[in-house]
Parts: sequence; C-alpha cells; structure tokens
Amino acid sequence: MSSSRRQYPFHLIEPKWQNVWEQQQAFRAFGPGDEIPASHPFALRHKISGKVSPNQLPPKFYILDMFPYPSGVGLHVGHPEGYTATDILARYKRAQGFNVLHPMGWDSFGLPAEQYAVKTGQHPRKTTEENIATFKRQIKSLGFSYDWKRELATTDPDYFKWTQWIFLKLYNSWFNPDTNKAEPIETLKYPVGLRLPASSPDKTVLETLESNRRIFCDSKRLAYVSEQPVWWCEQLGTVLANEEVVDGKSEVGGFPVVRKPMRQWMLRITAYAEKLIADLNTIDWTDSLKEMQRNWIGRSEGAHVRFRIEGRSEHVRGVSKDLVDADPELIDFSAIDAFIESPDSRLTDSIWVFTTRPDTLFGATYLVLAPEHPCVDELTTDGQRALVESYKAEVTKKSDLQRTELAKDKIGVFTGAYAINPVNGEKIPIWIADYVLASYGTGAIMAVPAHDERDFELAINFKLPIRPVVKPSLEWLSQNGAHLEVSVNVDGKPLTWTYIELIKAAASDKALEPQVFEVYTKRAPEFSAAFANSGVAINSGLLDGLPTAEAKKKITAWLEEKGLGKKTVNFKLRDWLFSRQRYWGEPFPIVWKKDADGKLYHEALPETALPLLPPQLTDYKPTATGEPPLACAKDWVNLPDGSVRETNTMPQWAGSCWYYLRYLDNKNGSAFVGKDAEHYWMGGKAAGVDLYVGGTEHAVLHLLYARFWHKVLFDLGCVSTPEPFFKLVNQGMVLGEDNQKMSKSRGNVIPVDVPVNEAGTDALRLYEMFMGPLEMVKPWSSKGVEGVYRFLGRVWRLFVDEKSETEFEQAQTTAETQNLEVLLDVIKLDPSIKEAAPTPAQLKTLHACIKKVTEDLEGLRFNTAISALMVFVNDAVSWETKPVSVLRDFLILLQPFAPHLAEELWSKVHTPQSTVTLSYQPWPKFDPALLIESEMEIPVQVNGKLRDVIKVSATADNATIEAEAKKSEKVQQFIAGKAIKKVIVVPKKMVNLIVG
RNA sequence: GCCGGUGUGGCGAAAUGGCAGACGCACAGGACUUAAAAUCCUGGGACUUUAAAAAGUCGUGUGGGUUCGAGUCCCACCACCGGCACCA
Repeated sequence: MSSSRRQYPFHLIEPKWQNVWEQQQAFRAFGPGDEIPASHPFALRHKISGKVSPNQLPPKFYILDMFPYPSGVGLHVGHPEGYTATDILARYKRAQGFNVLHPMGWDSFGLPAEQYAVKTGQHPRKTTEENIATFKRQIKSLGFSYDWKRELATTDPDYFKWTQWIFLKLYNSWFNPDTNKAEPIETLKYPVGLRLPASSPDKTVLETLESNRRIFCDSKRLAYVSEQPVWWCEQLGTVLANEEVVDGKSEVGGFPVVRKPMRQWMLRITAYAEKLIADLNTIDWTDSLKEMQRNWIGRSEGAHVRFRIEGRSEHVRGVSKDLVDADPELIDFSAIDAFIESPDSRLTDSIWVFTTRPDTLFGATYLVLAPEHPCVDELTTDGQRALVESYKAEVTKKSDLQRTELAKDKIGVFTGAYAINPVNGEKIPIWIADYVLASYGTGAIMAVPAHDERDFELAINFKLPIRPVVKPSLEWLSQNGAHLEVSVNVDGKPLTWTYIELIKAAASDKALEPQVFEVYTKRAPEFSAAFANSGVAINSGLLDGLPTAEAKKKITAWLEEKGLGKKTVNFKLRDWLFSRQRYWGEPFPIVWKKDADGKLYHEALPETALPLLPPQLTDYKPTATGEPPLACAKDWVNLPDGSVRETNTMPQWAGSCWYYLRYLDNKNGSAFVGKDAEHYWMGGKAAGVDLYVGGTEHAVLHLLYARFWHKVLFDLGCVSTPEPFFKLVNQGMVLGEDNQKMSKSRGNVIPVDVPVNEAGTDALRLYEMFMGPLEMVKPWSSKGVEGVYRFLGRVWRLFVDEKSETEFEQAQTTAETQNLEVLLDVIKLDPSIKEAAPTPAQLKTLHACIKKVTEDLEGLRFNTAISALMVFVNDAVSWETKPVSVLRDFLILLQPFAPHLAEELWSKVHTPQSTVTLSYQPWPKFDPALLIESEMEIPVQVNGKLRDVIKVSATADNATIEAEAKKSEKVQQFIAGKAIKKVIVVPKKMVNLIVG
C-alpha cells in the first residue's frame, strides 16, 4: 500500500476498544441460570439483572461459525470472511434487542498434531494448546464479538467426556422402523434361534438365548462393529479416511495407500436416510447445498425382485420355525418371516436384485452379481470355476480408481449357473462383472440390455440376448435403432421388419399399433444404443401398452402378491465408518470380553467411567501391522478382570457433531447440555441455530453427520428440535490477487496481518464484505482494501476537527507518555457538528441509509449495505451543519461493520446520560414518511425508448403524468404528427407512449 | 455423463419486469503544494455526427420467444466454476 500517511489512528483505536470490550465482558451471552451483573450493558439495555428465568430474557439469536482446526500457521485473508459476516450480523441483532449467542471454539483433534508428535515426540496436547493460543490471539485481534466464556475445545476431557457419552447413547440405541425413530436397545424384541451359531450341547436354553440376544442386539445397534477394508498408508504409518485419499495416494505426502480389511466401528446413519432427505424441506439452506445432500444420500425408488436359482428347491415359508426350540413367548415369528422374505436373507434358493425399472422385468435376459457377492462361490459351476476365480483375483487387484477408469470396457464372466425370470419362467444365465457394486442395493442386478447402457455394453461384448420391452420414441429410434430387426405377426403372417420401419408403420397407421407391439423378437437385434427413458411397455405380457410409470406399479403389485418382490426405496448412503487407528482422538468407551465359548464380544463402559482418557505414550507411531497406537499402552489396554480396551479412536468429525450444543452450557458438569439452556437457545421461531456460516467443503460430511447425531438425540429426548441448523449459508472462497486459489505453492497467500497492519482491522472487515456477495467466489485486491480504508478515513474526517488532529499528530510523535486515552482525547469534534435540528434533506439521507442497511443486513447483502453507508458519507461531508442526532444514528449503523472506529467516534459524540455502550444502542428505526418526495422524476419512453425524464408533483395522478409527458419538448420530437396508439402509465414509475 | 451455480465497463460489482452500470478500484483533468504524497473537486460503456454544447445508434455470453417494455420471464445453445460419477 502506497499511502504514506495514516487515514486515521486505527493503530491506537483498535487495541483500545478491544481492551474495553474485554474488561466490560461486553459480549457475554447470558442464558437461563446465568448471573447478569447489574452494570453490564446487556443488563442496562434490557433492564434485567441477577438470575432471571428464561421468559424474562429477550428473544435469542444464535449465530454460529464453523469452528476451525487450530493449525500452526497463521490465518490468511480468506479465513475471516465468514467470521466477519457472522460478527456483523451478531452486532446488528444485538442492537435490535436480541439476546445474541455468538461463540467460538476449536476442533482440535486431528492428524497434523499427531504427525508432529510422531516426528518430534512432543505430546499432541502440547502442540494443540500452543496452536489454540496462536489462533485465539489472531482471532481476538480482529475484534469479533464472541463470548469467550463459552469457548470450548474438542480435545478438552470435559468436552470429549460428552462426546463419549453421546457415543454410548448411539451404542445403546436401535432404530425402530415401526415408530420410525431411535429407541433404547431394551425395547428391541428379537427373533430367537434364527440362523445363530449352534449352542454347545451342555449349555442351557437360557444361556443360548442370552448369547443370541446379544448377537441380535449388536446387529441392530446404531453403533456396531463390522469387518471393513480401510485405506492403510505404510509411509505415514496410519489409516486414512476416504477424503484423505486422492487418486490412490495419500493427500499428505502423496504416498501409496492400500486396502486392508480391519475390524471397524460403524454408525448406522443409513437408518436415518429417509429423514435426512425429508427434513431438508423444513430448513432454510440454499438449494445447491440441499441438492448436494440429496445426491449424497441418493434416494431411489424401485423394487427388490427375487430370482430363483435354477435347480434349487424352493424355500418353504415358515420352515425356519423348526429351528427354534425355545419358549415361543419369546419369539417374534413375524420378524423371522419378514427376514426370510427379505433380500437380507442368506437363504440361497434365490438371488435378490434391486431395480428402479421393474417394468422392464420381461427384458431381463441375464443376471449380474458383483464379484464380491456372497453367493458367487456357491453358484459357480466346476466348469467355470477357474475363469471366475481368475476374474475375481484380477478385480481385487484393481483399485477403485482403476475400476472406474476401465468403465468403458464392460467385462464379465459367466458363473455357469442359471436363474429363473419370475415373470416368464425363462432360464437366464448368471454372470459376474465389476460394474455391479457389492455395496449398492443387493450387490446383484437383473440385466435389461435393451434399456440400460451398461447392460447393453456387456451384452454386445458377450453376445447376450437383447430384448426390447419399452417402445422408444420415433425420434430416438431414428437416431439409434435403425438396424434393429424384429419378427412381427401381422394378420397371422410372420414378417421381418426393421424396427424403424415397424415404428413408422405404426405411426402412420394407428390401428396397427396394438397388435404390432405384441411381438416377440426372435433374433438378438442390432441396437446401436440402449433406450433408457420412459415409454410404453411392449413384449411384456400383462404390462403391454402401459406407460412406464403405470407398468412399474402394476408389476410391483403383481410381484408382491406372489411373494416374488417388494416395493423398495434404496439409498446410496452407506453407514459411517467411525473408527480410526490413531492416537489423537476420543477413545471408545468400550471393552472387549470373552464369552463361555471363548468368543469376543464388546460391552459399553458405564457413564461413571467417563471421560475415558487416552494413555500416555512415548511413541505415537502405529505399529506396522496397523494396530492403533493405543494398543502399545499395555497397562491401559489390559484391565484387571481380563477384559481388554478398544484401541481405535473416533474420527475428527465426532467432536464437531455436537459442539453447537455444548456452547449453550459449556460448564455443565452433569449433562452434555442443561435442559433450560437447550430449550432457550435452540427453541423459538426458527428452531435450532438461527444462522450457521461456513465453507462448502463441509456440505456433505460434517453437515450430514451433525444432522444425524442431532436426530438421534432428538429421538431419545435429549434435544427439543429435529434439526440443528435452521439457516445455513456458505461463504464463497477468497481467491488470491491472481484469481487463483490461495496456496503456498502459488505464493499468492495474503496473511491477515498484512491488511491489518497497513489499514487496520476495521478496513479488513469492511473489505471482506465489500468485495461482493457473501456466497460468491471472489478475488482479493489490495487496492480494494485501500478504497474502503479511504472511506473510513472520510468517516473520521467527517467527525474530527482538522486542527486538533494536526496537534494530535504532533503529540503522537513527541509525547513521552504513550497513554492512548490521553492522546486520542486531544482530538476534538469538528465545529460544524452541533446539537441542531436536522433539515428534511439530512433526514432523508439518513433514513434512506437506515432503510437500505437494515434491509440488506436482513438479506445478508453486506456489500450493498456498505455502499449505502458510503452514499451517506458522500452526502454528509458537504453539510455545513452536521446535527449530532443524525451522526449518532449513522454510527449505530456503522458499528456492526467497523466497530472500533464507531466506538471511538461514539465516545466523542455520545451524551453523558446515555450509559449504554454503542454495542447495545438500539438500532434506529426507519421512518417512511421522511422519504416521501414532493416531486418525482418520471422517465418517458416513446415506443419503449427513453426520450426524456420529466418532473411532476408527487401527488400527480396518471392523467396528469400523461399530459405532462406529452408536453415534453423532447418527446414532442418523436410523437409530432404521429398517432398515439397506446399510452402506458405505470403509477409513480414511468410513461410509455406507443406511436404508429 | 448427471446435478447445481455463474456469465453485465479496463477491474470488483449494483439494479421488486420499468432511466443498465449504484458503490468502489484503476484511469484522466483540475485545486492545494517549491515538488511529491495525502486530501478535495470534476469526468467517464462503446460507436457515430459536431469546433463545442448537444444529438443519434448500439450495448448485460450466443440465438430465438413472451411483453407497451427483458440483465431480469420462457425455449435452445456456448463458456467457466463447484459437486457427484458404472448407484442398476
């Protein structure tokens, strides 16, 4: 920045007011049960003090930032963008009389501190504490109005005690599909004896029952254990999350990663898939963000269809009852039946598939299983076994990336087995191919090559039959189906036509159509593509002639009636892999024990054992076998009673799933949040957090996980709202001056202290918001900072006396004592500022500004609000007399944006009897009466083109306006001698004359 | 490929279907100054006519449409950014 002279002494003003706020505790948020000191500005403004009941408190407004991971390196100018937006709004809402909760904390578990520990041996807690201190100092220097009394860190045992407590809630709950909510595990009825391990002969029925019950409960818990392949990075000596693996390499360091199966904790988020989608309609998020979540959850409606395996005897309904030899009172037979009839069943007389197009069932000419499908080995015939095995081996070798890369070339292998198409009894081959994913649906599909592109490609590659069962549009056919040949029965005579000829004939002769489409293709036709859209069913028996939507309904009903299928909603969302093999995370409050058969089972620690602290270690490196670092602490792992602690830790997401609740009551030692605090801060008109601002990078992960936890807590009666964040806004990224993403390698990172040192925090805040709309991606410009800095200088000069400022400049350089207060007090108000009645024009300028700033803040349009402040100042600098009352209102408007400067100027213009500090001054009210003009300017168009602007009285009616418009000389030039065909007068807006 | 977003001066950007370019940056001219910086004042979309004042034509990614009137609404397309991606 080139300015040699400071626009105004921000270097003195900013620390001064930050100090004052700190000493006053100006931004403490008082909730139910808090003691409000009588001298606190909040008490003065609202005339309450001491302990007050929730209904005595003003309405709340909860404004939340996404709390940061405190890294070792400093903030750059992109970081404070969201924080500035929320702070402006917090200050605005405070001025409006809301009880504002605006907290900040630290998402402080994480890999960097742990990697530093591996390298140096320094305990991650020490690194974390140092980083928090740095971050806090930097954030505090920006003058945000956080209530630091509510600060929290996810690594604090008083905090993660409750993270562990919520985990236990998940562990001890299951999702009841009948009540459609989570319930304590005790409410779970279980079907005894169903495909559970055979009991040893000497065990009593009850012992077996107990063991079975445990296994069954474990299969329903919201937190459960499963064997899962995870990403293991040898060089980093740790397991990585999916997000940390980019193109088959670790995001950090670019080391190779491999898939390794490990015992993992999972959270059953899939149970909430439907609610997580449905409740998006109840919250105020942007459409794009909601859409991202919808896509991630991936809801699709369709059906499960059961294909019997050829040559196997049909499973008889109810036979499972024979397995049970226990007290029938304890048995839920309907649950057993439902299980056997479901695709979850491992009974191997059938293969279940999921399809969104059950209407194309008649066109299913083969089945495809994922290579990992559990039935593959059993189905494979001896003749095909070698081929199948080598294919499977090849697939396992490929990474996920390679599997996707080879997408174009559809390869598969025949298992040798056949299934029966339930609608027509046809014997169809069962294949395996890696384009079918084991993790989606049932891991098996029915292939309808005529109407699915992928099935089509495989069918072409391996010459499998293709049978069209949906009539495509003529247009599509003329592009794609010209070579298709079909046999047609017309009036009893078999004919072979090309498909396109046939459709054309049908189109020209409507009478032909019904009978034409009752054809059965004798030959595998030569398509050039699959027709995957909706159409009308053909070649489909009972469905013929039905449009796709109706055909789906009809065939699904038919399948359900015969016990061959079920209407189903399927989701892309998978259960959440919740464990990490790391040191620096919350330990699981779980121990492992052995039952009488020597089998391991898990058990929760009691709540009284929380917080469960991680052990002290000297080496934080995980072992080469992938065992978590915690396993090294033998004393910690092995308990006196022979049980063993869980050595995995929770992922970083765990702490951020509920931190917004802890802010409400962060000192509570007996509950994760107190009932009163929760009701007060999360209740109200907009339930939950009133405004949440953060980056898009969390659009699916954090925001989905937090919603999930919140819904579980809601179901269990722990919180009072079904959604945590009512309104959510994503701030756009701030790019470097070169229009590129800021990064160390590009060298375009601008640390916050650069603009702060050169122009001050207020200028930084103002520019962050003036750049453009909050949600937009926008480049940084140091010239732009200079512009808003100049504006603040103009504000300063609007208020202060030039002479005394010169004296101040001298005093500053010569004064021995650097007492800020004394120095700044030298500066006097400009003599043109007087206790005077404002002129109508001045009131108009002020109230136009109040209106615009207020409306823009409500709509989060910070950039245009700032331009309104500039317009006011541009006008006010030319006033000969500046009425104090007008300037005071202006300072209240300026305060949210540039709080330090506003406070300093306020301290000069405020009246002594006003005891409430600027931050709690009531927001000025806009008076529409003051904006009414005596005259108005009306643009006049001729044939839609602007020709003149006329002035008429504000009360002029349409007829008068029209007459005045026609009188205008300029308009006359264009209408003279022409007939006026039509006149449009928009009241108080404009006139349009249409001439011929 | 699918979903979402964005295209307006030299630049960041404004505009409930009604005067396109508010506000700011950069630029130019002027005042102040020995000078520079800072500050203050003035100017500006492009093109054409004009000595000038002034006037006219065109102009919001492209092509259509609706309307008295379109940056704004509708249809088709193009470019860029972001997300998802063999999801049956």
